[in-house]
Amino acid sequence: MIKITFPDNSERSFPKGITGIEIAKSISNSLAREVLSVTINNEVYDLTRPIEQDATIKFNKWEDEDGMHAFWHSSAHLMAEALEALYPGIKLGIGPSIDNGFYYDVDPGEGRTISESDLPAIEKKMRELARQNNQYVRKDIPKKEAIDHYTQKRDEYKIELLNDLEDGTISFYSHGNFTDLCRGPHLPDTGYIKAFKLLNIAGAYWRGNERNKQLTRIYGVSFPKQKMLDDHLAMLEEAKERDHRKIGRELELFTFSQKVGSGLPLWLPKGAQLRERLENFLKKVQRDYGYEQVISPHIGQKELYVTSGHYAKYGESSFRPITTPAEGEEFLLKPMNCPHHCEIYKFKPRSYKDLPVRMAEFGTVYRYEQSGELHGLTRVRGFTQDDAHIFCRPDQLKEEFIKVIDIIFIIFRALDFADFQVQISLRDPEDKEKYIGSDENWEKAEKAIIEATREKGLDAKIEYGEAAFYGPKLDFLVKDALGRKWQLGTIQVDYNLPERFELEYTGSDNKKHRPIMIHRAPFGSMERFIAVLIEHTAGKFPLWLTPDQVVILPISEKVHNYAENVLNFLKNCDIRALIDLRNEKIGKKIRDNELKRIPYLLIVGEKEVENNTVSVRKQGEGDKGSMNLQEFANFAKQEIEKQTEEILKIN
RNA sequence: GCCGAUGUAGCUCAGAGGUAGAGCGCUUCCUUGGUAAGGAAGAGGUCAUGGGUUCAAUUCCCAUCAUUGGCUCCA
Repeated sequence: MIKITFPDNSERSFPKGITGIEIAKSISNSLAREVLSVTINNEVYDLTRPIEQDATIKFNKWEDEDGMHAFWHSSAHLMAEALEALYPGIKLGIGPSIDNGFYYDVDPGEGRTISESDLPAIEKKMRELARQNNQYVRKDIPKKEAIDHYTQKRDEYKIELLNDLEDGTISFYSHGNFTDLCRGPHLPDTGYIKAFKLLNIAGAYWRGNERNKQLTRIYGVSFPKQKMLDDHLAMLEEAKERDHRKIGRELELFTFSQKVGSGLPLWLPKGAQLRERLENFLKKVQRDYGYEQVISPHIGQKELYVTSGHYAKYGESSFRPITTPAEGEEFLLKPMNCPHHCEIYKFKPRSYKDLPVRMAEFGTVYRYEQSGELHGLTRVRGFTQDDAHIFCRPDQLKEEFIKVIDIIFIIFRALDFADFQVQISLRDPEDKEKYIGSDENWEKAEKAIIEATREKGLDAKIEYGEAAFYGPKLDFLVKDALGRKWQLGTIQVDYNLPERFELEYTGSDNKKHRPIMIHRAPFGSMERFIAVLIEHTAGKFPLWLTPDQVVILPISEKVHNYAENVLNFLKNCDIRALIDLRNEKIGKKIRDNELKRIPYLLIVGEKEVENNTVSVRKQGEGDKGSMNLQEFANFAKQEIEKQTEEILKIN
């Protein structure tokens, strides 16, 4: 007998070799129906894998990540079985579960391709195989035997994977006619997989290395119930509706032109207005925090970037240098602002009393992003960073760092980004060659970030290998409508550029010291930030920010004069208002302006003229009744105040 | 950069080896209407670009460019 300890710390004895599903059944049938995997002594087990010794147990249902992942992983195997059936001789790479579903990388073989149009046939086969309720069976075999198996199948991918594994036994999972090298865990049988959809297909390098062969990756998602799949697909549809590229066009915020060049956004008047408003908001915050605006040119001598180290690191993959006609002097389009700011710092000798110096610039930079990487406003070749560099003394570093975190939180609060993650990006300890600077300085910089983060009580995840080449970062990631995470704000601690640019200040000891630099950008890039903001709000921007706050809808031509008066009145109150004088019925005007996502619609007809009022309609909420003009203006002003001034006051 | 898909009117999309269509939008006219689409007429396209096959190509083939789903990259 073995002793099983449950999550509530109660204990029960079971025969040795009992399985998770049997234990679940002994508790209740409904638990047994819902459980997908079990965690035995912190290791996730198949429900059907025998438990051989005393253990703690946790039942993983759909709601538990470990349950969901077993489900998706088994789905990937099911898909692979279907692929083997439909494409004999197909070779399998890897097929894991991911954040929202699963994929399998496969090599269909010479001259054979799988395309989007083949997916329904694969789904059909999967459906057929799932109905057979085949059991997933785990088998441990010696590594050598496993290699023989795949040598026979001529599957070089699996052999490569096997060779990288520890010697000893290897686990295999089989169901039906399908066997795969796999760590597991899996569902008891394919019958669990009731609803699934193959979503898209893409090329993916074997083991993520671009020097390797490109395999075909098929993405899918699956659920225990059809309803859940339907909801998921509806969510994806909704995400499509929120796509910033679509909304950007609809609301006339930005566009691209083939003639101007790909990845070079053109801001339309309404988009420019919105962006300017965001910039002004941040400028105001930064003024309060002791920043000074500076302005630097769009190009700089190549030498500048050789000094900073950017040329060595990125020169090859950048826009080529621009040269002067006579002397052939080389200039680069600036890919970043810090070297310019370092030179501004050097304008005059600095005393320890001058520090910290906080230099801010909305600096437009140009980077040659790979063509396949360009995407709407989120990945472009010309963009504007809300950049600033803080030059400070070592004793000021932590405090300055924390103040930057505060600014980022003000921004997130003002724009209602509640769902974000904090990531500490450190260098890859295995690959120090990628970075510049001494170990000592890196350690100091990394320590500063970790301490500041801890002091702010942030629950930060540490990622190795994600640092910039000159220093570690604290990144802020928010989730967009598609559930994709975007890096927005970033704070970086840098001991290296001050050294390379030989920045100094005179200390109280009358000796020269080196300042530390903090690079920071709360929005990150204006382009990317606005893209994420569009998807986050579905284009329904907060009142203070939205390009058009109010639209006046006259019911007939008879009240056009009054409508013009209302417009002038609102303009005098600094409210951004429009008037819809089209020869259309009121229902049509309401519909069109709702679709333009204008926050307030003011309907005026003869009744309003008589009482000097407006009939207020709030976007998405409908009729709010009538107000007199002054009343409405105050009401709108109050809402704006709440969204801006009060947020600034909290800190 | 790599693999796949796509490119037809301002937008969303249909179409076929024989010179192109719908809805929305736009213009004009009728209508002066009270809380999410009133009616009619009209304008608008070198079917991404360049080659090739063909009596004939927007349609088939190739290349380029752009967009797009991923992969790799991201100061």
